Order: sequence, then structure tokens, then C-alpha cells
Amino acid sequence: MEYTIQKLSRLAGVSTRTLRYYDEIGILKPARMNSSGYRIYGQAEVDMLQQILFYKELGVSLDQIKQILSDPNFNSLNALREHHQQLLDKRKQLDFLIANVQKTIDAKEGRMTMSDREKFEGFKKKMIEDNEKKYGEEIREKYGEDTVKKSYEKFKNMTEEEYEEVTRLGQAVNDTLSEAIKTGDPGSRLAQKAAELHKQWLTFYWPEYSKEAHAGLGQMYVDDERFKAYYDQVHPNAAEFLRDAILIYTGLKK
Amino acid sequence: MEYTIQKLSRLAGVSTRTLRYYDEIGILKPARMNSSGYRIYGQAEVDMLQQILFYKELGVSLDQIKQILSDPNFNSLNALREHHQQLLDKRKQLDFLIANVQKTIDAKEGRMTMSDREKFEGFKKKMIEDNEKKYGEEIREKYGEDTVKKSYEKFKNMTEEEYEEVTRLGQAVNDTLSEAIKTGDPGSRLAQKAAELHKQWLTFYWPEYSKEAHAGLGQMYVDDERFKAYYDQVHPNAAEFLRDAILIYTGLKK
DNA sequence: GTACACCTTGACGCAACGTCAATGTCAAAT
DNA sequence: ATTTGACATTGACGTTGCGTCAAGGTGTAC
Repeated sequence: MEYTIQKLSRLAGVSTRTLRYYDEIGILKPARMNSSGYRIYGQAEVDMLQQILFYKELGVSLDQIKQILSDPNFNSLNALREHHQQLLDKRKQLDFLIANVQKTIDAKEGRMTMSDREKFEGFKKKMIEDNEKKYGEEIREKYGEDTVKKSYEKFKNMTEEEYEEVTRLGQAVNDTLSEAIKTGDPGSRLAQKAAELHKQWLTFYWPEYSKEAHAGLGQMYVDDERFKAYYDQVHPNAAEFLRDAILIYTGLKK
Repeated sequence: MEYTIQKLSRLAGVSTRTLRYYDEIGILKPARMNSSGYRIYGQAEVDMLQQILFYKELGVSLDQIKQILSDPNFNSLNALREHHQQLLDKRKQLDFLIANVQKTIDAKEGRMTMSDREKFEGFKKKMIEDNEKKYGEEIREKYGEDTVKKSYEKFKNMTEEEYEEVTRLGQAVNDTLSEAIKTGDPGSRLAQKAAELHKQWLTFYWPEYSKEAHAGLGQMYVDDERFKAYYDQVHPNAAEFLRDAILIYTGLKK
């Protein structure tokens, strides 16, 4: 079956402007243009638009959607499975929000008290999920799904005080690292302090600490451009320096 | 407890830029500025921000949120109750999406077939909800919650053919109305045809037809600027003319 | 005093369209 | 053949809600 632009826009619940825009940016091209210059969409485009709308529902930018869909390895069945999982996650977030509003009502009606932090439960999940989306894949591959889940649970239950503590620790790592680099020696007292502080920071996120995982993370900071860029903001070559300091601290230096 | 801008942004999971923007547009002013010119937020602002985030989660524009929150009659407990309801509705939509993706997977794996229209189930709900949001309150007040629910269910189950039929009918109403106005007589054959077509159009949306409801809707078209503006696009004074035609058609003309 | 985290204002840019203008195409009615 | 109205095109401006950056002030610990 074929659709002109208005037909498809009504079918899918998007505007014709949206479809023209998608053609323009190359995310959803019509099957063909007829002799009058009208866009004609076919079955493949229907399915493609469905995928686009799922990705959009899950907060993915059009630029990213374009990259994903144009990948020769794109597999629509796998994508659909992933959408399913993400939608279930999204539903969980919504459940948090629903619980939050119920709690807020109870608090307003005097049945309970509620901390300021609790008032934003469910919203904040967006930030955590964004972070997860950014790094989650790599961390999953390296440490497994279970570790990530536990880490997530631990982070979620963090109190406000703990949150501030971990923020301070993260900063202390950077501070000490910056100073330690001046010594030029990853084995120096300051460098070892940085590694120690880094470990303490990690204990807020990891259910269990292991020297191997710690050292692996240090290596990841060097191998992954995003982490490397973050630490190199502290000081050029900070990622390598921290990795080396961790290797010495953990006793795993080769 | 008081918060500087970064404290509140971290608490709520929004950026400092967002909070400054909210100050700028007057939607969330800080409690005070300290002697250094720093924004200081208090308990009232925390609660206000929570409300804002709920409204945002529910798709309300900042402009509208501002209007709602600055209304002297704004009642936060009632607002929270409404958020709760809306979040439950939103979860329903999400459930539709989840069902959709599951069905699409089944179809892809050859276990069932799926129409193009079904592929967009759940997304289209956005359009319906937008429509509901636009007119829903007024219709609810006039005809009660039950009627709206049934109407919603009926619309949801509309087939593609029915959808096209109702679209055609809506157009036919406008066409005939435009012609009938030329007669200047709401009792003329053409005007009565417009009212008849309007009734047929309504039967797609209303579970039950009544002359009183029909006449009431005609009056609503005149009283409500949004409806009036829509019909007056067809022809100046079309809203009044259609109302009069309906009154005659229903025999309820006084 | 210095360094660093945090704060301000101002301003430019962006994503994803919505809206509008001008004009071409199609199909049915006259 | 002409008219009318629905549908289509391209081009272009504008909007919402920030993200990002620059320049410079403030607070606190060393």
C-alpha cells in the first residue's frame, strides 16, 4: 500500500511538516516522487517511521536516530526488542513519579513528612538514565549487567548527605590528582592519595570493590575518549597518570 | 532550609541554566537575592519547582504553567491530585506503546499480522490527548465524565475506513454550511442538511445522540472562542448560523 | 595574596518543528 | 474548457526551552 504525505501523517499522528522535515534531513525519504513531484511512501517507510517514533518516544535525538537507522547492521527486530525494554524502564520511572505524587499528597494532608529530596524522586531518574545511556553500554560490557544494576540501586538509595559526600570526594580526587601530577611520580604519596580517594569515591557506586576492577577502570579512563577528555580537563595526561597511580595502589602494576 | 542555585539544581535534577531561565520568565523566582547578588531559594520555591516539573512531565508548556501557578485560585493539593490522574493516564498510553511494540515483534516473527494503522497505536494517542486537553475540560463539565470516557473508547476503536468517513463528514458539514449561509436562512433545506451531516459526524464521537446535547453543542460553538474561531474560518458567523440550524433541526428553537 | 568552586549577566546557537506565502496538481462539477 | 476545492510542493521566518561560552564578581581555605 502507498500513501501520499497527508495519508501517512494522519495514519501516524504526525504533521506533514514533520514528514517533509524528515525527508529534508534524510531520516525518512519517500519511496519515490510521482510525476507531479508528490512524495509517495510505501511499506518500508511505514515501518521506518514506526521505528523513528519509538526512538523519539524514548528521547533519542533525530541525529542519533539517523545514525542508528542508516547503520548497515541495523536489525529492526533487535531494535524492537530494545524499544520494549526501554519502554518497560520508562514505565518504571513513571511509577516512581506516581508514587512521588501520592506521597506528596499524603504529606500535604499531614499524614507523613517528606524530605525535599524525596519531592524530586522520579524526575532525577532522567539524569541518572542519561548518564546510564552515555556510559552504560561500556560499563555493562566490562563488568556485567548485575554490577550495573546493583550500582544503580545503590546510587538510587543515596541520601542527600551521601550525595554531597560523593560529590566532595569526586572533587577531592581531581584536586589531589592535579597536585600529584606536579610530582611527576604516580607512586608518590599524593598520587597514592588520589588513588585512595578514587577508591573511596567508587565505593559509593560499586557494591563491591576489587583491585582488578579498579585497575580496569583506570585503564578504561585512558582507552575511552570521553573519560580521557574528562580527566584531561583536570590536567593533560591526567587519565594516564591516574591509571598508573591506581596500578601502583592496587599492586597490579606490571 | 535554603538553597543556592547549584544546590537546588542538583536536588531537582535540572540545570542552573534552567533555574535562571525560570527566574527570567517569572515562573520560579528565588526567595531572595543575597548581598552578593546570589539567588537564594526556600521551601516555597522547592514546592513550586516540584509542581513545575510535574506539569512539564505532563507536557504542559512553560507559558501555561506560569498562568496556572500565578492564578490566585491555584490550589496545590488539587493540582497534585490532577497530576496523579494525568500520570495514571500517561501510564496507560505507555501501556499501549508497550503492547504495540510487542505486537510488532510478534508480527515480525511471523506469529500474527498487523495493519499499518495498528503500528501507530499508542503514538496517535498523543494527538487524541492533545485534543482532549484542548476541549476536554469544557466537554466534561457539560456532559459528564462518563460520556467523555465512552466517546474516547469509541474513537479509539475507529477503523481506518471509519476515520476517513468521519473526516469526510466533517468536511461535508463545512461545505454544506458554507453553501447554506448563502441562503441566509437557518431553516432552509441546505441548512438542515448541514445540521443532519453534523449529527452524523457526531455519532462517530458520541455513544448516544440526544437533541438536547446536539443543541447544547451548537450553543457551545458560539460561546467558546476556540470553536467559534474554527467555524468562522468556514464563513463569518458560521457558528451562530450552525447553532440556529441545529436548533431548528432538533425542534428546540425557542 | 592565591587558588578554586560558585555566582552573576549577556549573548549566541540549536533542535525540531509550526506557521505562512506563493504556486502547482488533481479530480469533480458545471 | 473552466472553476472550485482539496492536496501537493518549496522557501522562509519564527518559536520554545534551554546548552554553551565569555567576562567578571564572591566566598573560603591555605
